[in-house]
Amino acid sequence: MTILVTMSTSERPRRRGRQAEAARNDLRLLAAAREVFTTQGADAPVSAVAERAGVGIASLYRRYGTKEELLQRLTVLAAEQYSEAARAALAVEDPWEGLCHYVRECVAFGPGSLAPIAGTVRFTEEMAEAGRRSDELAEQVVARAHRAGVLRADATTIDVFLVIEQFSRRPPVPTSEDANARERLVALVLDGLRARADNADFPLPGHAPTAERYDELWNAG
Amino acid sequence: MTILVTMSTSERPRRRGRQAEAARNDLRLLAAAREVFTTQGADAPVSAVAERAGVGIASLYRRYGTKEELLQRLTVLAAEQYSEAARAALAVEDPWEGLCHYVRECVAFGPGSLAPIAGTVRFTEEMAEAGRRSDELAEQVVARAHRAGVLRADATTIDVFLVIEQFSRRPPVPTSEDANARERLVALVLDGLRARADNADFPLPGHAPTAERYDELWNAG
DNA sequence: AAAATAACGGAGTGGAGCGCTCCGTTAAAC
DNA sequence: GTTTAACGGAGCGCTCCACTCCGTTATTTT
Repeated sequence: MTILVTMSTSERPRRRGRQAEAARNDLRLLAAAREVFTTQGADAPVSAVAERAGVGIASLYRRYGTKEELLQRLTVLAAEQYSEAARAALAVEDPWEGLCHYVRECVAFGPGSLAPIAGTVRFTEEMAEAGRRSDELAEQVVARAHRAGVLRADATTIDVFLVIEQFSRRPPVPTSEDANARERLVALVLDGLRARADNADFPLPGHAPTAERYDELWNAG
Repeated sequence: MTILVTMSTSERPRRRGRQAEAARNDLRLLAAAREVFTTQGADAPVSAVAERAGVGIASLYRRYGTKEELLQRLTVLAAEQYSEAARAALAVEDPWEGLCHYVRECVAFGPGSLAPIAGTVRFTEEMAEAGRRSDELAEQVVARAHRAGVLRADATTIDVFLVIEQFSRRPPVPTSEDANARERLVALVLDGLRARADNADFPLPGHAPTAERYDELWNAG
């Protein structure tokens, strides 16, 4: 949201009339696309996006030549928003509070549910770059918490990613209670993530997850 | 799995030839359906189930007049398996270990991913009954842990359900690392669920979730 | 005010996918 | 050899979706 507005105002040197309508539609389209695809999944019909935006289908296709293009744009915006959340987290004085904010914000934003596009959309260089930037910032958030000794030592950055990914998966039919439920569950895992004296007695099972998973997810089918 | 085999052997008084093949197909069909629908979602094509079972589509439709019927049957079996997990949990001496086993087993079984059928399938009396039985047993598992003081006091049975439901949501494209990742994450929330001295300092946010959510999920759209 | 331009909406098109049926085939039972 | 029972899968009809085409509407230009 913040990002969308920021970007557009920066490159809108005062338009009027039809051009103003076009500029407005750009924003409404992007916002609608984010909402539709994150709640209904990436195979939601394009028509739903246009409808949600209060815009004709043609107006959508005038901007994005194809559904894939729109999805690619959305993932880049999502990565940038993750980056923004990480920056905000680093601005929080307390390392633990910062990490909590990061996780909560990413989960609330919830575009991890775009993951279903993994196989269906080509991975552009722009997406890769945005992803790298975002990963780097997240790494800083986690590393700082580790240094401060507030995050359990056997939890890695990728564990944090997995938490966010898992909680970004939304129910197919959203209910009014979902947000509350999600909050409680996230609080639960954050509590589990906190460094404690007895951590060594209950170590995380299995082996630390690797980043290769994501290659497998995006590149192969 | 266990249940499937149990049920069938009990009502198979020695058949031979074609009848034996038919009986075998019954099992393979059910197993295949479970696998396909829990991994690919409830809108996976029926043909995929038949193919997975190594059986013609007609053989499937000879047993279940409709896809909906098959899904209804599957949810009943799932509920029974949840019940079985609860019974096993109660058989474990230690209340905390019992609860952990229950959660882990339900998550590993993972038919919570059948939830997408919520809107699309009529809720039969058989399903309701199986659900009630399952809920009751789960309640016992949680209550015992509460009585023993090993489960944080502000976590309810429905919180536990929500955990299971959330972790039953699987990635669209399963990777080889998923099982390991899930294990770690579940360990994390179980750690958060454990009763601790400082629980009062970090209470679960929001209000305790209610069962009404499920009505909303299954009855309304 | 008329012509040109630019953005708009949405009906329509082509094609893919899916639930389910129909029928020719195969193998056991008699 | 005939009947019976279970089988497999091609194909039908339908829905749904990405995308296009074109008539309309609003703004800008002359």
